[in-house]
Amino acid sequence: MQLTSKGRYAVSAMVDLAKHQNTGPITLASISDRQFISLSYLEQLFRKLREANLVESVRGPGGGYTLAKEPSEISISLIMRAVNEEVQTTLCKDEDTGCHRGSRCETHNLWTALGFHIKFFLETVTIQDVCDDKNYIDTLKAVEKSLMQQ
Amino acid sequence: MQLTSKGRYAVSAMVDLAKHQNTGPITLASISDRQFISLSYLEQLFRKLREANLVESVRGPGGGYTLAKEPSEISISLIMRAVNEEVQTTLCKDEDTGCHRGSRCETHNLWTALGFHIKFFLETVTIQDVCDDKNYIDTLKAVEKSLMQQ
DNA sequence: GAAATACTTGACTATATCAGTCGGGTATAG
DNA sequence: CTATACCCGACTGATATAGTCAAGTATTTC
Repeated sequence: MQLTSKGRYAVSAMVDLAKHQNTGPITLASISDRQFISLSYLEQLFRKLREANLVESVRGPGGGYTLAKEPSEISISLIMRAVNEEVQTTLCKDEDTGCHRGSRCETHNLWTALGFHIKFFLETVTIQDVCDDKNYIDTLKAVEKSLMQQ
Repeated sequence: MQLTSKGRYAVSAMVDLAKHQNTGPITLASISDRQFISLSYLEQLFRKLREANLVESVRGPGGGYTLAKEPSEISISLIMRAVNEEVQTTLCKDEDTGCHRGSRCETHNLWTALGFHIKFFLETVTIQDVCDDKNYIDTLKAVEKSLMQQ
Protein backbone atom coordinates (compact mmCIF):
# COMPACT_ATOMS: atom_id res chain seq x y z
CA MET A 1 0.00 0.00 0.00
CA GLN A 2 1.76 3.01 -1.23
CA LEU A 3 0.76 6.60 -1.70
CA THR A 4 2.37 7.12 -5.08
CA SER A 5 4.76 9.80 -6.23
CA LYS A 6 2.33 11.53 -8.55
CA GLY A 7 0.53 13.38 -5.76
CA ARG A 8 3.80 14.15 -4.01
CA TYR A 9 5.22 15.61 -7.21
CA ALA A 10 2.15 17.77 -7.73
CA VAL A 11 2.29 19.09 -4.16
CA SER A 12 6.02 19.78 -4.37
CA ALA A 13 5.53 21.69 -7.61
CA MET A 14 2.68 23.74 -6.17
CA VAL A 15 4.71 24.61 -3.06
CA ASP A 16 7.62 25.62 -5.27
CA LEU A 17 5.24 27.82 -7.25
CA ALA A 18 3.87 29.45 -4.11
CA LYS A 19 7.37 30.23 -2.91
CA HIS A 20 8.61 31.81 -6.13
CA GLN A 21 5.61 33.38 -7.85
CA ASN A 22 6.07 36.80 -6.21
CA THR A 23 8.32 37.72 -9.14
CA GLY A 24 5.69 36.91 -11.75
CA PRO A 25 4.86 33.72 -13.68
CA ILE A 26 7.18 30.77 -13.08
CA THR A 27 8.28 28.48 -15.89
CA LEU A 28 7.96 24.75 -15.61
CA ALA A 29 11.60 24.53 -16.64
CA SER A 30 12.69 26.27 -13.44
CA ILE A 31 10.43 24.10 -11.29
CA SER A 32 11.87 21.09 -13.08
CA ASP A 33 15.39 22.23 -12.16
CA ARG A 34 14.62 22.90 -8.52
CA GLN A 35 12.39 19.90 -7.80
CA PHE A 36 14.11 17.28 -9.97
CA ILE A 37 10.92 16.46 -11.87
CA SER A 38 11.09 15.94 -15.62
CA LEU A 39 9.68 18.81 -17.66
CA SER A 40 7.40 16.58 -19.71
CA TYR A 41 5.97 15.03 -16.61
CA LEU A 42 5.36 18.46 -15.09
CA GLU A 43 3.52 19.52 -18.24
CA GLN A 44 1.24 16.56 -17.81
CA LEU A 45 0.56 17.40 -14.16
CA PHE A 46 0.01 21.11 -14.77
CA ARG A 47 -2.50 20.41 -17.48
CA LYS A 48 -4.64 18.77 -14.81
CA LEU A 49 -3.91 21.47 -12.25
CA ARG A 50 -5.05 24.10 -14.74
CA GLU A 51 -8.20 22.17 -15.61
CA ALA A 52 -8.94 22.10 -11.88
CA ASN A 53 -8.50 25.89 -11.73
CA LEU A 54 -5.65 25.68 -9.25
CA VAL A 55 -3.12 27.45 -11.51
CA GLU A 56 -3.24 29.99 -14.32
CA SER A 57 -0.95 30.03 -17.30
CA VAL A 58 0.67 32.80 -19.32
CA ARG A 59 2.03 31.84 -22.72
CA GLY A 60 4.99 33.16 -24.58
CA PRO A 61 8.33 34.54 -23.38
CA GLY A 62 8.19 35.69 -19.78
CA GLY A 63 5.21 33.42 -19.33
CA GLY A 64 4.71 30.52 -16.97
CA TYR A 65 2.32 29.56 -14.23
CA THR A 66 0.91 31.29 -11.17
CA LEU A 67 -1.42 30.05 -8.46
CA ALA A 68 -5.07 30.76 -9.24
CA LYS A 69 -5.88 31.27 -5.54
CA GLU A 70 -4.16 32.26 -2.34
CA PRO A 71 -1.83 29.57 -0.93
CA SER A 72 -4.02 29.45 2.16
CA GLU A 73 -7.01 28.57 0.00
CA ILE A 74 -5.41 25.58 -1.70
CA SER A 75 -5.62 22.40 0.34
CA ILE A 76 -3.49 19.34 -0.31
CA SER A 77 -6.71 17.49 -0.98
CA LEU A 78 -7.56 19.78 -3.90
CA ILE A 79 -4.19 19.11 -5.50
CA MET A 80 -4.41 15.36 -5.01
CA ARG A 81 -7.88 15.28 -6.51
CA ALA A 82 -6.75 17.36 -9.49
CA VAL A 83 -4.15 14.78 -10.48
CA ASN A 84 -6.49 11.84 -9.85
CA GLU A 85 -4.85 10.80 -6.64
CA GLU A 86 -7.91 10.83 -4.43
CA VAL A 87 -7.44 8.49 -1.52
CA GLN A 88 -9.75 5.53 -1.63
CA THR A 89 -9.91 3.15 1.29
CA THR A 90 -12.98 1.22 0.22
CA LEU A 91 -14.22 -0.08 -3.08
CA CYS A 92 -17.88 0.04 -2.09
CA LYS A 93 -19.69 1.68 -4.96
CA ASP A 94 -22.80 2.30 -2.95
CA GLU A 95 -22.07 3.67 0.50
CA ASP A 96 -25.57 2.98 1.76
CA THR A 97 -26.47 -0.45 0.56
CA GLY A 98 -23.23 -2.18 1.44
CA CYS A 99 -19.93 -3.46 0.23
CA HIS A 100 -19.95 -6.53 -1.99
CA ARG A 101 -22.59 -8.95 -3.15
CA GLY A 102 -25.20 -7.03 -1.25
CA SER A 103 -23.90 -7.69 2.25
CA ARG A 104 -22.17 -4.98 4.18
CA CYS A 105 -18.74 -6.35 5.03
CA GLU A 106 -17.51 -6.51 8.59
CA THR A 107 -14.55 -4.27 7.90
CA HIS A 108 -16.57 -1.49 6.33
CA ASN A 109 -16.51 0.83 9.32
CA LEU A 110 -12.78 0.34 9.75
CA TRP A 111 -11.90 1.51 6.25
CA THR A 112 -14.43 4.27 6.30
CA ALA A 113 -12.94 5.60 9.53
CA LEU A 114 -9.45 5.47 8.06
CA GLY A 115 -10.67 7.22 4.92
CA PHE A 116 -12.24 10.01 6.94
CA HIS A 117 -9.06 10.34 8.90
CA ILE A 118 -6.88 10.83 5.83
CA LYS A 119 -9.41 12.98 4.01
CA PHE A 120 -9.82 15.43 6.89
CA PHE A 121 -6.08 15.76 7.25
CA LEU A 122 -5.49 16.51 3.58
CA GLU A 123 -8.40 18.92 3.48
CA THR A 124 -7.14 20.82 6.48
CA VAL A 125 -3.54 21.32 5.42
CA THR A 126 -2.93 24.04 2.81
CA ILE A 127 -0.04 25.05 0.60
CA GLN A 128 0.50 27.96 2.95
CA ASP A 129 1.02 25.56 5.86
CA VAL A 130 3.63 23.63 3.91
CA CYS A 131 5.43 26.85 2.90
CA ASP A 132 5.58 27.80 6.57
CA ASP A 133 6.88 24.30 7.34
CA LYS A 134 4.15 24.16 9.92
CA ASN A 135 4.20 21.72 12.77
CA TYR A 136 1.23 19.53 11.91
CA ILE A 137 0.38 18.58 15.45
CA ASP A 138 -2.09 21.46 15.60
CA THR A 139 -3.67 20.28 12.38
CA LEU A 140 -3.97 16.77 13.71
CA LYS A 141 -5.67 18.05 16.84
CA ALA A 142 -8.16 19.95 14.70
CA VAL A 143 -8.81 16.84 12.65
CA GLU A 144 -9.48 14.72 15.73
CA LYS A 145 -11.77 17.39 17.09
CA SER A 146 -13.87 17.58 13.94
CA LEU A 147 -14.00 13.79 13.72
CA MET A 148 -15.39 13.52 17.22
CA GLN A 149 -18.29 15.73 16.29
CA GLN A 150 -19.39 13.26 13.61
CA MET B 1 -3.91 6.89 -4.83
CA GLN B 2 -5.59 3.78 -3.70
CA LEU B 3 -5.22 1.53 -0.74
CA THR B 4 -5.35 -1.76 -2.59
CA SER B 5 -7.56 -4.75 -2.02
CA LYS B 6 -4.81 -7.05 -0.85
CA GLY B 7 -4.71 -5.61 2.66
CA ARG B 8 -8.48 -5.44 2.83
CA TYR B 9 -8.76 -9.08 1.83
CA ALA B 10 -6.23 -10.10 4.47
CA VAL B 11 -8.06 -8.18 7.19
CA SER B 12 -11.45 -9.56 6.14
CA ALA B 13 -10.08 -13.09 6.22
CA MET B 14 -8.53 -12.60 9.65
CA VAL B 15 -11.76 -11.17 11.05
CA ASP B 16 -13.65 -14.12 9.60
CA LEU B 17 -11.18 -16.45 11.26
CA ALA B 18 -11.56 -14.72 14.62
CA LYS B 19 -15.32 -15.01 14.43
CA HIS B 20 -15.40 -18.71 13.56
CA GLN B 21 -12.36 -20.31 15.13
CA ASN B 22 -14.11 -21.23 18.38
CA THR B 23 -15.12 -24.53 16.77
CA GLY B 24 -11.54 -25.46 15.90
CA PRO B 25 -9.40 -24.88 12.83
CA ILE B 26 -11.12 -23.13 9.92
CA THR B 27 -10.52 -24.15 6.33
CA LEU B 28 -9.61 -21.61 3.70
CA ALA B 29 -12.40 -23.07 1.59
CA SER B 30 -15.01 -21.90 4.09
CA ILE B 31 -13.44 -18.45 4.34
CA SER B 32 -13.41 -18.33 0.56
CA ASP B 33 -17.16 -19.06 0.50
CA ARG B 34 -18.06 -16.50 3.13
CA GLN B 35 -15.78 -13.67 2.03
CA PHE B 36 -15.93 -14.16 -1.73
CA ILE B 37 -12.15 -14.42 -2.05
CA SER B 38 -10.67 -17.06 -4.35
CA LEU B 39 -9.14 -20.04 -2.59
CA SER B 40 -5.84 -19.79 -4.44
CA TYR B 41 -5.49 -16.16 -3.53
CA LEU B 42 -6.27 -16.90 0.11
CA GLU B 43 -3.55 -19.56 0.13
CA GLN B 44 -1.11 -16.94 -1.07
CA LEU B 45 -2.15 -14.50 1.64
CA PHE B 46 -2.16 -17.09 4.44
CA ARG B 47 1.32 -18.22 3.57
CA LYS B 48 2.48 -14.72 4.44
CA LEU B 49 0.28 -14.50 7.50
CA ARG B 50 1.75 -17.74 8.76
CA GLU B 51 5.32 -16.59 8.10
CA ALA B 52 4.48 -13.50 10.17
CA ASN B 53 3.28 -15.74 13.00
CA LEU B 54 -0.22 -14.33 12.93
CA VAL B 55 -1.90 -17.67 12.20
CA GLU B 56 -1.16 -21.33 12.82
CA SER B 57 -2.03 -24.16 10.49
CA VAL B 58 -3.18 -27.73 11.01
CA ARG B 59 -2.78 -30.05 8.08
CA GLY B 60 -4.89 -32.95 7.00
CA PRO B 61 -8.60 -33.60 7.29
CA GLY B 62 -10.24 -31.49 9.98
CA GLY B 63 -7.34 -29.11 9.64
CA GLY B 64 -7.29 -25.43 8.80
CA TYR B 65 -6.10 -22.22 10.34
CA THR B 66 -6.40 -20.61 13.75
CA LEU B 67 -5.18 -17.27 15.03
CA ALA B 68 -1.76 -17.50 16.65
CA LYS B 69 -2.63 -14.80 19.18
CA GLU B 70 -5.66 -13.30 20.84
CA PRO B 71 -7.76 -11.11 18.52
CA SER B 72 -7.04 -8.19 20.84
CA GLU B 73 -3.32 -8.68 20.25
CA ILE B 74 -3.48 -8.54 16.47
CA SER B 75 -3.49 -5.01 15.11
CA ILE B 76 -4.51 -4.14 11.57
CA SER B 77 -1.01 -2.84 11.10
CA LEU B 78 0.49 -6.28 11.76
CA ILE B 79 -1.74 -7.83 9.10
CA MET B 80 -0.99 -5.15 6.55
CA ARG B 81 2.73 -5.51 7.11
CA ALA B 82 2.50 -9.30 6.81
CA VAL B 83 1.09 -9.08 3.29
CA ASN B 84 3.52 -6.35 2.24
CA GLU B 85 0.97 -3.60 2.37
CA GLU B 86 2.79 -1.30 4.72
CA VAL B 87 1.67 2.25 4.20
CA GLN B 88 4.37 4.39 2.73
CA THR B 89 3.86 8.10 2.40
CA THR B 90 7.43 9.06 1.61
CA LEU B 91 10.13 7.53 -0.52
CA CYS B 92 12.97 8.94 1.58
CA LYS B 93 15.36 6.09 2.19
CA ASP B 94 17.24 7.88 4.89
CA GLU B 95 14.94 9.61 7.37
CA ASP B 96 17.69 11.74 8.84
CA THR B 97 19.75 12.99 5.94
CA GLY B 98 16.86 14.09 3.75
CA CYS B 99 14.66 13.27 0.83
CA HIS B 100 16.20 13.37 -2.60
CA ARG B 101 19.50 14.46 -4.02
CA GLY B 102 20.69 15.30 -0.55
CA SER B 103 18.28 18.14 0.14
CA ARG B 104 15.41 17.65 2.51
CA CYS B 105 12.30 18.43 0.50
CA GLU B 106 9.83 21.06 1.63
CA THR B 107 6.98 18.59 1.83
CA HIS B 108 8.83 16.10 4.01
CA ASN B 109 7.09 17.01 7.25
CA LEU B 110 3.70 16.89 5.58
CA TRP B 111 4.04 13.31 4.41
CA THR B 112 5.71 12.20 7.58
CA ALA B 113 2.82 13.60 9.63
CA LEU B 114 0.28 11.85 7.40
CA GLY B 115 2.21 8.60 7.60
CA PHE B 116 2.41 8.77 11.36
CA HIS B 117 -1.28 9.45 11.50
CA ILE B 118 -2.23 6.42 9.43
CA LYS B 119 0.29 4.18 11.10
CA PHE B 120 -0.88 5.03 14.57
CA PHE B 121 -4.49 4.41 13.65
CA LEU B 122 -3.76 1.01 12.15
CA GLU B 123 -1.59 0.06 15.09
CA THR B 124 -4.29 0.97 17.56
CA VAL B 125 -7.18 -0.90 15.98
CA THR B 126 -7.21 -4.67 16.54
CA ILE B 127 -9.09 -7.60 15.07
CA GLN B 128 -11.10 -7.66 18.27
CA ASP B 129 -12.26 -4.10 17.65
CA VAL B 130 -13.41 -4.98 14.16
CA CYS B 131 -15.25 -8.07 15.43
CA ASP B 132 -17.06 -5.87 17.93
CA ASP B 133 -17.83 -3.45 15.09
CA LYS B 134 -16.38 -0.85 17.36
CA ASN B 135 -17.13 2.81 16.96
CA TYR B 136 -13.67 4.15 16.15
CA ILE B 137 -14.18 7.46 17.86
CA ASP B 138 -12.52 6.03 20.97
CA THR B 139 -9.54 5.07 18.87
CA LEU B 140 -9.36 8.56 17.46
CA LYS B 141 -9.37 9.97 20.96
CA ALA B 142 -6.44 7.75 21.83
CA VAL B 143 -4.64 8.94 18.73
CA GLU B 144 -5.20 12.53 19.66
CA LYS B 145 -3.97 11.92 23.18
CA SER B 146 -0.73 10.37 22.01
CA LEU B 147 -0.22 13.14 19.49
CA MET B 148 -0.49 15.79 22.16
CA GLN B 149 2.33 14.12 24.04
CA GLN B 150 4.66 14.55 21.09
C1' DG C 1 8.03 39.51 -39.15
C1' DA C 2 11.51 36.22 -37.67
C1' DA C 3 12.99 33.97 -33.80
C1' DA C 4 12.93 32.52 -29.33
C1' DT C 5 10.23 31.40 -25.43
C1' DA C 6 7.04 28.65 -23.08
C1' DC C 7 2.72 26.65 -22.70
C1' DT C 8 -0.55 22.84 -25.11
C1' DT C 9 -1.78 18.41 -26.62
C1' DG C 10 -1.89 13.60 -28.05
C1' DA C 11 0.27 9.50 -28.38
C1' DC C 12 3.47 6.38 -26.98
C1' DT C 13 6.43 3.06 -23.86
C1' DA C 14 8.70 0.49 -20.12
C1' DT C 15 8.12 -1.14 -15.72
C1' DA C 16 5.85 -2.70 -11.70
C1' DT C 17 2.24 -4.38 -9.05
C1' DC C 18 -2.02 -6.31 -8.23
C1' DA C 19 -5.30 -9.88 -8.45
C1' DG C 20 -5.82 -14.16 -9.63
C1' DT C 21 -4.70 -18.89 -11.68
C1' DC C 22 -2.54 -23.36 -12.24
C1' DG C 23 -0.28 -27.54 -11.26
C1' DG C 24 1.80 -29.88 -8.62
C1' DG C 25 3.33 -31.14 -4.08
C1' DT C 26 3.12 -32.85 1.46
C1' DA C 27 1.03 -34.11 5.91
C1' DT C 28 -2.60 -36.42 8.38
C1' DA C 29 -7.12 -38.40 9.88
C1' DG C 30 -10.07 -42.14 9.33
C1' DC D 1 -5.16 -46.04 0.99
C1' DT D 2 -7.73 -42.26 0.15
C1' DA D 3 -9.77 -37.99 0.88
C1' DT D 4 -8.88 -33.70 2.98
C1' DA D 5 -6.60 -29.52 3.31
C1' DC D 6 -2.46 -27.07 3.73
C1' DC D 7 2.04 -25.89 1.02
C1' DC D 8 4.77 -23.89 -2.72
C1' DG D 9 6.55 -22.09 -7.06
C1' DA D 10 5.59 -20.32 -11.28
C1' DC D 11 2.76 -18.09 -14.33
C1' DT D 12 -0.64 -14.58 -16.45
C1' DG D 13 -3.66 -10.54 -17.73
C1' DA D 14 -4.93 -6.07 -16.57
C1' DT D 15 -3.98 -1.78 -14.92
C1' DA D 16 -1.44 2.33 -13.45
C1' DT D 17 2.62 4.74 -12.76
C1' DA D 18 6.39 7.33 -14.37
C1' DG D 19 8.18 9.15 -18.01
C1' DT D 20 9.16 10.21 -23.14
C1' DC D 21 8.48 12.11 -27.70
C1' DA D 22 6.89 14.92 -31.32
C1' DA D 23 4.29 18.07 -32.80
C1' DG D 24 1.66 21.99 -32.15
C1' DT D 25 -0.03 27.31 -30.60
C1' DA D 26 0.36 31.85 -28.39
C1' DT D 27 3.24 35.73 -27.19
C1' DT D 28 7.12 38.72 -26.66
C1' DT D 29 11.32 40.82 -28.24
C1' DC D 30 14.57 42.25 -31.50
